[in-house]
Amino acid sequence: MAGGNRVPGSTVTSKVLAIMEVFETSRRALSLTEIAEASGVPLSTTHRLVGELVDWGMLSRGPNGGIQLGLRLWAIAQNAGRQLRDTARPFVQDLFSLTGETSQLAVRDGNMALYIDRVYGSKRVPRASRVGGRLPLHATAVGKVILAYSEDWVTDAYLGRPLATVTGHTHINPTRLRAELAQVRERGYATTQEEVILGSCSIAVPVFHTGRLGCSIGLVVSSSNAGTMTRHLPVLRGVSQRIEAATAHIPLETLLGSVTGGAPLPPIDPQH
Amino acid sequence: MAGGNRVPGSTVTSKVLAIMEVFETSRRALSLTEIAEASGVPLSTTHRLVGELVDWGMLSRGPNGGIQLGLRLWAIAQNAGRQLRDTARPFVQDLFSLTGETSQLAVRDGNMALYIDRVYGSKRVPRASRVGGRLPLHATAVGKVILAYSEDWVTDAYLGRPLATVTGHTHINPTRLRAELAQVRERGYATTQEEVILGSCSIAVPVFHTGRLGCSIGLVVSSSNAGTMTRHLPVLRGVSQRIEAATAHIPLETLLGSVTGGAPLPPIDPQH
DNA sequence: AACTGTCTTCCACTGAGTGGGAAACTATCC
DNA sequence: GGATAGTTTCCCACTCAGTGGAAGACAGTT
Repeated sequence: MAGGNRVPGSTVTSKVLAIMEVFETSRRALSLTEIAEASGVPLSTTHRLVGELVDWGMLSRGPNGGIQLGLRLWAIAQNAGRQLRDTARPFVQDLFSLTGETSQLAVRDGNMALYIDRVYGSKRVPRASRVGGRLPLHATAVGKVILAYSEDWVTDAYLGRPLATVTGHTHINPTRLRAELAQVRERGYATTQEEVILGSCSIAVPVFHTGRLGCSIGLVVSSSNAGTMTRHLPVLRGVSQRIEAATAHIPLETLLGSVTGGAPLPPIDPQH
Repeated sequence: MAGGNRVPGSTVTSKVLAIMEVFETSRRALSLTEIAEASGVPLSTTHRLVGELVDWGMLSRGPNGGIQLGLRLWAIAQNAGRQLRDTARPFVQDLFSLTGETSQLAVRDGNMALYIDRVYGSKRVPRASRVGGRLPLHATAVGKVILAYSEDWVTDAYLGRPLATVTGHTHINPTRLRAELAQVRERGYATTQEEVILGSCSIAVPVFHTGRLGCSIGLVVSSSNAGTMTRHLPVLRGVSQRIEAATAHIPLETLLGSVTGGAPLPPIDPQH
């Protein structure tokens, strides 16, 4: 009975990682039961594994017994993709200093835009993205840039699937999007108007690397300033070129620790 | 013979984590053999576990087969200690904007200062610390602030052990350090002069939380400007108060995902 | 072709991992 | 207080996932 109906292929490692992955989406501290449920790992096993993770500082218990990600894990993970972040950081910082607007840098991770860095001040702008967070490619300016300059098969595959509606303003018609992407390539920049969150618009330009798209940098501005957004284009382009120059000598994969560079599909789903 | 002399207490989890932990210190991509050696996990086991970690995106293989931390791990780990980082970030940014100097925020992690955030421009200042990195408490300004305002038993325990020399300028005499800490408490700020790396000095002030020390913010300036460092004190204190106000309503443990708050000792050593 | 270092595959053995069940804690409500 | 519900923790016999030495494949280099 004990250990009876174990799903084959369910390794200890997969359970540990499934537990860690639960925290990818959840913001607050979780209870043991919640983790067990969300990860699909039986409660008693969760209990033991979580205990071990806590011992290592990968997870930590809050004052009320709630379980969170530990700082040890954070510290270790800071080394992932460090090259690109460290190299680009001063330039993203410059972008912010020069424009005063929330500045961000994103790469493609599967069929999402993954936000690698972000510089912002105390000014209150509705924020949808966050460092380490992902948003659909077609709903964001950085994402549209990434789509526009990706290899055809990536774009085709992406537009082939149903596109999520984030706000009422999100463009989800594949044909119109395709035209929009052509325009992006022509103009050299992409914009969105409240397609991710109401009250915010964004503009982005590509950053190339060895002839191909490397990443994308952009600004988020309050909708009230959307009209004059394009005045930041020279700065955006200037900063983009600086980043291109600074990263040129580093192989792309080394820069990032290779993102899910291949097919625009989500990585293997461990459960079921 | 197979699986014969297995060290009791060596769980799969511990092996997985040991492998991940190898990347805490190493900057470049590692080979399988290197990982096996550094983690103490047998090569063939390392091979399998690394394979699984790569499948999950926690590790990733570079162009030359080198193994690095994966962005998936990074993205997940961004949720650790997010509360404090997100809350304090705009203020650290302000600190940088107002002073133009590298601004940083650190907390105590065991007997090290753990750098939580850092804002800097393109100006070249010799950099020792990095986000996610640790430095000895007694060698840095933020660290001295942390030591000065910690509970007595923490400070006593810390000064009881031999203190590492980082540069020739590092103060390592316990008695003199104790006097220095008293002065820090009196003045309300700490400074270092090339104690971590030649060419850089730093100044830091405490950020309190519910009457106790929460974290510390500071500036790194080029040694040539060390003399006028104290002119930044009003800004430092102002920003500190802002952070105090912004974080006051959040319990400390929730803020960070509780650092190794207890004894100033390194967490349990898994090997041996 | 012989050498060196690294990666990958194989496979028989076995104890680490397993997870249902039950007990031990908390709350919270009547 | 004691009944109820949601947690977390502990227990333990069973067994298959994990193990790791050894050998094979795959580079580079001399």
